[in-house]
Amino acid sequence: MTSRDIRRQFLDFFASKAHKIIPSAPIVAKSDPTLLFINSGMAPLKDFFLGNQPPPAPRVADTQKCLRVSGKHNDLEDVGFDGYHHTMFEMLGNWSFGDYFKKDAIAWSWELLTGVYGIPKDRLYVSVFKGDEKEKLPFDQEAYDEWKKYIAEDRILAFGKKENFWEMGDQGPCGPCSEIHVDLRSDSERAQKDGKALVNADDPNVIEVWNNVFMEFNRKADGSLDELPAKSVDTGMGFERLVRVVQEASSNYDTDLWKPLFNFLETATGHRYEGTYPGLNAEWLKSDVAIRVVTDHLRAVSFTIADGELPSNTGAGYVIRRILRRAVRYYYSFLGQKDPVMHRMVPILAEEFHDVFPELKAQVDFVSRVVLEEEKSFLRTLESGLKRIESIDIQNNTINGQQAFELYDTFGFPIDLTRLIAREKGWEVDEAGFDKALQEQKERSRKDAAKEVGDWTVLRDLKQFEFIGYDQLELADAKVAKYRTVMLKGKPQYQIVLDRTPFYPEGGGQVGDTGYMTFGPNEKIRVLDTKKENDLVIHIVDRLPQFVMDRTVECEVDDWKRRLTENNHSATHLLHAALRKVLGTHVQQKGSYLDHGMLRFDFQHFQKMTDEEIAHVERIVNEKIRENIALDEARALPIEEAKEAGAMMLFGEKYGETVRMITFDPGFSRELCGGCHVRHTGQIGYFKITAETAVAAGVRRVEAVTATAAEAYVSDMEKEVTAIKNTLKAKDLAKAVESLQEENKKLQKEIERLVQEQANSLREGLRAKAIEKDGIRHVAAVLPIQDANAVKTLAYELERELGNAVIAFGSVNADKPLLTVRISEQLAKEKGLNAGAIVRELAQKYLKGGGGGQPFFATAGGSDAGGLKDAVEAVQGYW
RNA sequence: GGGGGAUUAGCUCAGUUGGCUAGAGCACUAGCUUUGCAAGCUAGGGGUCAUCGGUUCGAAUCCGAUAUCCUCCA
Repeated sequence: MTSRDIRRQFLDFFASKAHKIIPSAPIVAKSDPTLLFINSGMAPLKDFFLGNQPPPAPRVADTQKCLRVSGKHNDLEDVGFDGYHHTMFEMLGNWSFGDYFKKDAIAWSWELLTGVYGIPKDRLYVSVFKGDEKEKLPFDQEAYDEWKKYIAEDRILAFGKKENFWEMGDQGPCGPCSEIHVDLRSDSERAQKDGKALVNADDPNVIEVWNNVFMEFNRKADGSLDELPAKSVDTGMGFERLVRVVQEASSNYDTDLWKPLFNFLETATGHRYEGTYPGLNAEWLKSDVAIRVVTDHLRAVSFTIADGELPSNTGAGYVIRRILRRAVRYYYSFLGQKDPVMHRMVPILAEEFHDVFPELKAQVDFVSRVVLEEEKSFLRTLESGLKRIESIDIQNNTINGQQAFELYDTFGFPIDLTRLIAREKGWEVDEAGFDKALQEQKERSRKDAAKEVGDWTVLRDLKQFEFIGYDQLELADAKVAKYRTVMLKGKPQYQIVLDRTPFYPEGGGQVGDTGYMTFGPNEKIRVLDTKKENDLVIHIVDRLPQFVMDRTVECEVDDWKRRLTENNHSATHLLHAALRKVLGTHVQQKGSYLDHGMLRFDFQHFQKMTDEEIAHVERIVNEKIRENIALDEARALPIEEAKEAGAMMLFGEKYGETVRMITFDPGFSRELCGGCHVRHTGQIGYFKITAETAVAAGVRRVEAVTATAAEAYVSDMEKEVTAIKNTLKAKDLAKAVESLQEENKKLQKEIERLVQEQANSLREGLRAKAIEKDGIRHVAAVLPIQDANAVKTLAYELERELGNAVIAFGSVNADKPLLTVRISEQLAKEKGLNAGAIVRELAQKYLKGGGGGQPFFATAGGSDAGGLKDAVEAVQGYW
């Protein structure tokens, strides 16, 4: 059975049990501040379990892309060393939201595993919750009784809270769970030792395949448990692991999921994959580890980029970069691969998943390109690190911790490579020192990001929250649902949630609204920002009201700000459409930001836009503004209808069952969008692009302004040009400036030449003035030259002509004296003369200053030009 | 968000405690040599040492701010 069949059958099976099959959510967790990436099947469905939003159907099933590389589940450093850790994996899940419970969940999981997938029953064990006295939770008799119907009682094992009680977080829905384990050992091994003893005992061949969570309690802030009115089921089955079991492979990597990628790497690098593991095989191959690392990481990176997250140096983007670099490190060190190779595997992966996750195939060129650029840039980093290691100052044959950390922290050179190179050179690395420095840095960063989230104080336990800001900017009778205090860097931040609100929460690139909330007769509180957390609208205020929290609240959005923001948002849609017209339909939004002052739009495009293209885009947008197109807003359109209407859908965006569709001219711009827009495009007034730059491989950024900001931009520019025009009195500015520059350069050269000439004319006379004392030719003079460089040149030239000479010049520049002494190098050495010392002494004595230089040339300055003559003449007293 | 680092010729980079007339390689221009190619030789052009301010007799070099990029951590 192929992996494709296995996935298909899971979904078909639950479809036949009246489940709605939903697509995988994007792997990047955009609306959940507690997560960077989706790390489990239930993560994107959190809102349905919490009751913040109604589920699309009471029964749902899906396969969800997951990434475990940060936070609680961090598998990154384990990948490669065993056969079952992955960064990116698929989680198969079936869900009941207050619908079926233990009986059906258990029956179906048994039917699917044994009936559909044909896993031998004598290899299966199940576990149930044995209860917990401290929590006053009983043994899960119900699950036990259900299992009894299918499996021998001695194969039903009971485990405690750690294994068999699942909680989402400190608070919220939770409940006992029941796991299904499979024993994959050989018959002889199984005969030798009972599999029962190996369940939950970290045996690589006796593993959990499926976890069924029965959510029946709600954990409250004080730690107590309430029974939920509607009981739910949350299940998760790791797909790669399931494929291994069904295909009877020795590890997750020995399945058809990895075969094509392995084949490619074997041909490309010449290393054959042997399937060995450190710890398991006495003779294991580093190349095997590397091949697993590279292929695993390729999957993680490719799917995440396809979902819209680009490698960068902060947040989720940085995690992607780190994964990719770990892969490069492994192929560079253990596969002998010095050139980019991963980008060539993206098309293979895209083909394998074209029907499951079509977003990769649809953007295969783009993803490959981004991966290639990242590989190239890291290989460059490696090279410069190698160079740097060569110039390192080695003491006691040891690279000290500080040096190793500097390489890593400042230049991005990985510690394991430092270790490798050190070993080749017979050096040690002070690992303890390195770890200490790393810990210190972590501590610094953590301290900075310290955040204490207080408990919500709930005034009204509401399940429905309403945003009314599309239609009105004021609201007379909102009510506080809950509030809390969050400590950020030692400073309190106050957050309020209302039952209804006109404040738009930051999202879709649009910033959150600001404004006022008025409590009671005269308690007016500033709303600093509005954000969204899972579907809650959170108002960030500068203080909490004192006494009147439970009265009605009057809300007032800063309307001037909002109006300008709406201009920019609608203009962004027009810009997007215009870009697609001018550059082509490959233009895909990759991010946007807009506030009341400006808008920024990132999109997929491979070349710099030409001036003509920019002008063309501006022209189209301004035309559409003048057409004064009325906003066409469909607020709750079924997603299928929006698709049919040709609305632009973005990869990496999570859409609900119904969507809001914004249209400005059906033939021009039609996007799914939750943001705020103008009623008529004419309100935008005027649109002007202010910048076009690159942000990443294949991604360009356009910045623009509208309305009054655009007017101000243009008029500022005009003022500047007028001012320059008036000064230059020229029509063709560019030409005028160019000729000015040229003339300036010419004049400078001319001055240089004249000064040189002046010096030359002095030279003859000076040479004649040279006196000889003790075989040393000596010239001392105060020159009428201002330019220090010319004096220097003259001193050098005179020395060259005379030979065996000491030249001492005084000169004045801007009222400051300059003493220059040049001594023939041979002479300085033989006679022990030191121009630097001479000059310092004389400057102190005669010039009220100081100076220095080399033995053969030195300069000094001071504040008393009157002493120059004496100083110059005193030079001959030194020999 | 918090650290570290970088910014010098068209490109890649040197520039050691502040003072060597700011350099090298590649590229460019001219001439010579070699009549295959590659190249070689000689001469030359090209620098607001990122920007602004400060310390100093003197700053590419030290200090501060800004900008851009790299990098680590959260």
